[in-house]
Amino acid sequence: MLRLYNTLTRREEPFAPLRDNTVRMYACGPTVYARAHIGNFRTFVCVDVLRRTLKYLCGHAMHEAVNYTDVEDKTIAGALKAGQSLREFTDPWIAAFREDSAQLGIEAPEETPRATDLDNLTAMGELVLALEKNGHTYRRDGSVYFRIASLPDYGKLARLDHAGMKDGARVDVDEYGKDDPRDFVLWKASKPGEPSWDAGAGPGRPGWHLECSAMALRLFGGPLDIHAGGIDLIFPHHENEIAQSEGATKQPFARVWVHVEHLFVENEKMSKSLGNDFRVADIIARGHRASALRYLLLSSHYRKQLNFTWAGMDQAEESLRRIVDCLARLEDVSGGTGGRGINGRGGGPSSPPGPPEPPPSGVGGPSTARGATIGASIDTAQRMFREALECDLNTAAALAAVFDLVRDVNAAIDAKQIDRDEADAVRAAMSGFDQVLGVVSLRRAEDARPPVPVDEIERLIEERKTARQQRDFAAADRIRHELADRGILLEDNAGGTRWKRK
RNA sequence: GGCGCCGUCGCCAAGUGGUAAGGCAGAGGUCUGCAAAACCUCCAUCCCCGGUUCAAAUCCGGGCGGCGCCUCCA
Repeated sequence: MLRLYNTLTRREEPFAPLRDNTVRMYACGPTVYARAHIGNFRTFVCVDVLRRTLKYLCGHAMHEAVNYTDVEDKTIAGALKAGQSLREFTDPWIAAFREDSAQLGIEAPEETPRATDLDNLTAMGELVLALEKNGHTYRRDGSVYFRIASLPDYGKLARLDHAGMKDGARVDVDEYGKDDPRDFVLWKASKPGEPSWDAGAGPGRPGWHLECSAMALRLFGGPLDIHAGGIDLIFPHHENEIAQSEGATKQPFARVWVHVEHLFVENEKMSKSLGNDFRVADIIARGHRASALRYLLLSSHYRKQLNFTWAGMDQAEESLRRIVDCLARLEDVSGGTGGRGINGRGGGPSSPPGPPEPPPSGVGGPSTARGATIGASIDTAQRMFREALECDLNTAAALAAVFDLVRDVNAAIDAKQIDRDEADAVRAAMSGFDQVLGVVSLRRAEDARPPVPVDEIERLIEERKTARQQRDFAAADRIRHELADRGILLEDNAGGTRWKRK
């Protein structure tokens, strides 16, 4: 059973959805005023792994929402500056986010609500009115505020001791004035030139916590199973979401809170002023692949700070290559794709969605070089893989299980101690692993678009084959070097020559 | 000032009481037209000091070092 660390209780807890095997999960999405950076994507990749674990490893149905925050100070300022409407300004950033998400192999959530959608604004208005009715609000100069003192539970997520706050730790003093500095605005009176809606609470616009509560409650109704986001959102964003939601509905908002630690870049916090707030496009421009970035993001635990470095990208690239190369060797054993590209056809996930099936029984067969059978190696790897992920998504340990299998399989292939059925069984297991990790399939999608057309690669391989048969090694090497310069590597094996992207 | 986290091989990174996973890099060997890929072998006693225990990287205390939140931020 999956165990997740719950920020609310500060403990690891067994997880099961509350109702009908469907996980209701909400993750705070991007504010769409600029292109999301790799730190943002660390969170979204980790949330994606959580989603895939719940779906493929645990066999739950998913109902997940990741929102787009398209109305708050930065989007409004950006739109004003660009002389565009809010929608005109935010549309391209949403498109960019979707593009980068796809590049990183993030599965599309079932719901991607947008704060300014009419349904959502309506829900926000209703939420404010409900809070008003329950005595949690007060109005001042056209704005509606949440009164923290009205909710004894306030602060249970962040556990901040306000009595001991440092003088220097500023408490926001809003220009409208509040009864308590910690009170926050629910519905903000718009200034001239700012977008304004009247959703029931008077003309204005939502405060920056309201949307998430409103959208989550609208989409999921009752208590969410999981609410996720970056660690910086614990306070005040998530704390205030709880206040709004529970103040209005008088029932628990979310059962489990999952927070992803921050990404650092070369030992420094990311910031625009340092110029280290890299985007996915920057990684690609440096000659790296999105699949390697995803791998890097999975190589450490989501609750630990991860230090992004270019050396780390290189290492991730090589590590991932080891897995992919092993799969290519297996395809040779399986037959049908031998001599083709590593990205060959015929790969495809062979496990159906749902919890991975137990390893094929009776796959016993001959021993590997290490004395274990392939069937036993698969069995062990699947067990270790599952145990690792069930332990609060220990992706680093899960990867180790994959590499253990890779080593056993490579040894068996060298010793010619693996038959077609066993190779197929390994490939099925690997494809089950990748349903959760999502990194091999991503690499293959990249390889399907090599820098040199596949037809040309295959023609050159044929040419080189002829040259080699005539022992014209100079010509053969020339072809390989030329392809290498264009980003394609050739490898000669017993079964022929195969190519892969650099 | 309050709350909290972290310090494991050159690099990345698991392991939270039972005697140090995995990856990258490196050294030697096998295979090989070459080049790769692959395999085999080698490569750490866990920041320091004290304590608890039959047993500690893992628990407790004290240092040293790094970081986060308390303010917009994934």
